[in-house]
Amino acid sequence: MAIPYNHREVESKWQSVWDEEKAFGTSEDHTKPKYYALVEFPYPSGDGLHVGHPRPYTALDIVARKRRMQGYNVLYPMGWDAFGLPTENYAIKHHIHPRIVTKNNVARFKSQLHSLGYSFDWDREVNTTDTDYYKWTQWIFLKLFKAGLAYKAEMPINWCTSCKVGLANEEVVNGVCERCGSEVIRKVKSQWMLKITEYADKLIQGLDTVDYIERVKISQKNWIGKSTGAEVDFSITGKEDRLRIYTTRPDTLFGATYMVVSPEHPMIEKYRAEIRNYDALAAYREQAAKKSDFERTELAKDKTGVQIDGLTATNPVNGRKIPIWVSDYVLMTYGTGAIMAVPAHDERDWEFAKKFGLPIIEVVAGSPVSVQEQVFTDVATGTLVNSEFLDGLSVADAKKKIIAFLEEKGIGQSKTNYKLRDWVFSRQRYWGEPIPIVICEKCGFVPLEESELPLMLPEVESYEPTDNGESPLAAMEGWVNTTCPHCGGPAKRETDTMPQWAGSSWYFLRYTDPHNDKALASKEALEYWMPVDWYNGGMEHTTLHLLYSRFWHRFLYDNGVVPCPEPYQKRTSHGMILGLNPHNLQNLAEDEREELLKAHGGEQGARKALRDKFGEMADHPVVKMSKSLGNVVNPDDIVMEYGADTLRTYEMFIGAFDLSAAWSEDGVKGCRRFLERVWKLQDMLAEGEGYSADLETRMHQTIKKVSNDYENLKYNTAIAAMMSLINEFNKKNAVTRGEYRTFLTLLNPVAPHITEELWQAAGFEGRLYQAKWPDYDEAKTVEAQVEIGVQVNGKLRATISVPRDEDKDRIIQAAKEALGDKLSGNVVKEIYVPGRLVNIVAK
RNA sequence: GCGGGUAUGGCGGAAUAGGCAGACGCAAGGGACUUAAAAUCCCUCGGGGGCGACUCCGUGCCGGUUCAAGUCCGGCUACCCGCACCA
Repeated sequence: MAIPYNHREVESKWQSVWDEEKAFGTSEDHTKPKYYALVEFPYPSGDGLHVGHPRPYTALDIVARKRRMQGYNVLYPMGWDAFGLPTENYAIKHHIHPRIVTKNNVARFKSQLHSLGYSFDWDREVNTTDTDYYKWTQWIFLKLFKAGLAYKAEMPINWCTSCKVGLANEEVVNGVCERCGSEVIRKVKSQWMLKITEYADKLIQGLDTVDYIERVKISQKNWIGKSTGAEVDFSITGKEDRLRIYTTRPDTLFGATYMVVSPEHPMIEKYRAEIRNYDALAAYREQAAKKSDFERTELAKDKTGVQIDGLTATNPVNGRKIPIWVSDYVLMTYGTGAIMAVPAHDERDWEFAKKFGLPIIEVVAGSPVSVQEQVFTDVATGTLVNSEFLDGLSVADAKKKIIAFLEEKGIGQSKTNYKLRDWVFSRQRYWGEPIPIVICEKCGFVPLEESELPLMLPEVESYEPTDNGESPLAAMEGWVNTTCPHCGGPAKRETDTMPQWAGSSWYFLRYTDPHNDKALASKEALEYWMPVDWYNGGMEHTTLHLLYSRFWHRFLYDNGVVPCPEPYQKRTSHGMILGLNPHNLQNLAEDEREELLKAHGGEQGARKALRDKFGEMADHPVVKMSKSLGNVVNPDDIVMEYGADTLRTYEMFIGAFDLSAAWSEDGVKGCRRFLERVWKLQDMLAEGEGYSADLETRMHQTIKKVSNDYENLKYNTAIAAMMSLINEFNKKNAVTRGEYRTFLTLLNPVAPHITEELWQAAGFEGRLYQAKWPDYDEAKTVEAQVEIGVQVNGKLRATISVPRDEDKDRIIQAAKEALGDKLSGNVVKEIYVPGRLVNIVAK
């Protein structure tokens, strides 16, 4: 009898061996086929690893380990996205330098990851806060600046009142700060911006060349929000000036019955003298400005507005005079900040027109109901009417014709717009990459020389953000005051720092050549390793990190720095790991639940009581893990009690990889039991390097299934197949050495420690991590004898066992015999699906 | 409102390309072993009816296509995630 399975001994033993043997480094032999597997590097927070982290890390560790065994030169790296607010806030609170905080957190994360047995190549570890690293982040910024893609602009930004920092649009969630949940207000500040909008089209087109899961592509496209239409100039009655609008429906131009400009539109100030109700407009504008973005959209249902008294516009195609209104449903930040309103064919315009009694003119016929009753927006079926030379045309044709007309007359042209905004790139914070720009009174913004990089973060007394919105760096006079690299005169340094997204926008490039001090990575390394073959990460990064990094990468490609236009060949996303909600009725302790049920007269009352106490969230049996709910599971505890192999197996077995799944400790136990059964296989080991006759088909099937499932995110069914196989061994109480060898190899990527130990104990040659991945023979995956179902009129009535390649007639004959007197009436049709079933249709 | 996703036993979830629904695991019940418990092993485990071989019903709801539908088509409902007045 073998000794009992002691996971602690086994796991620490093999982790040391792998370290000593440098088991998972990459080969310098660049003639070997490469495979670059990547997971998002974590932010090393003070809380340590969460059970959510191992899900993606294990998934790609499986792929990396399998690919190595298949002979690929695999790069599977890990690093730290270590700049960021929480570290800075922790530093402020505890008066510890953020560098020290980072160092401690990284050490903790690293030991946790190590204890999980990941095959990361630690020689390639990167850290965004290292000067050798952020030197190149700054270098890329300078390139962007020199290309005119980085600029400073006075603009209203999203300002987090608690973090005291400007946020990108992507970082504002439901009107509050994504990170701290505090209120976000608009504040006008001078900010560094990156012109991601210039890359909008390339970012959309690039999606056609890569293998991303569909919902990621769709989210990115929606976020970029490309729309094509036209800009049209309306004249302002009695003025030389034109009012330019943007529309996606130029075909409805004849149906414009009024115009709307945004409350911030400059024409209001420009024509202040002529406007008779300026005070009312100013009051409206003030009211609109006070609304946060959140309120503005919350109140979307109820349209408000004020007509400009004293100005009218003229429709350029029919000369009709129409009123101009001001309303906050028109945004200054999109299009031209002004629209033509066609209430008959636009939902918002229709609502507004109904509320303020404005005329509604139908110009696209085809609605079953009058446009006075209901808006008609269908572009596929309508036909133009009341539109002079457009009458009778389809919407698509009318668009073409009117745009040609506008362009010919010089009153408009086709135009593409995007929802995507430029990226707010500065943060008024200490713990980030300094922006390598000097502000000279004479020369303006001057980039540092490349040789000056890295521009290091200075040591400061206090990291506190300031209420006036300046970075803590601004108080460091000795650092701020410098000379202009261009004219040598007195100048000041930029004191804002870069956002956390900067370092993570190119880290995958650094992994290919992490110690290079001449370039961000050598051409040779980039040529060999890029693009990343498979990148897995959270859905929440789809419109942030993923888009930003594609933008940087594409820019670097356009500038000859990297060899491929897209950084990631394949992108997948994992689901979250959720915890039980302690405030949900079904999760209460039994006595507590009984009591509540009694007190509130049954289930409905009890649920309502919980909802009143804890809010709507009480309705959900499973929720995100959070410290405040006390439902967080620490992976260290699981590793300690059950082992890393069990944790890895469980997280892969928990359910479909891309869906969220609820943590269950009972499920963990089930996986532990599975590994215990694996451990016991060594007691039933039988001679024979091949497969036993009765299991040969099964072995080939399992190799095929596991190999495919590992590559297709179907880890749960791969593990199920191995569980089934072990049940077969148990039934016979025997496993040949050949079967054992294959089994251990298949399981190794999921549970690397236990399998390595058993491999050694069985006396197989070398190390399992270096073994060859087993092959299967397609011909041997099909069974010679198959069970097929026999149906009568589609209902199962019997099963028969037949040789797989038996001919149809004989099978049908056998089926009929098996049915006996269950078959009555006239046989109308006989259907045979090879290897599956026979269906006899009888009347 | 728009976009995307999901819905299968007590639970997590399986089910190539329309072909035997419920693999695998958990929980539960029964049994073996044990002085006992834990662990382990064996059996049962969607629902109804029948002593029984069997039989009827069953994949969120309503309809359809088909010899055959969890899977395809049309129409809904509920929940989850994004976006949200983008003209």
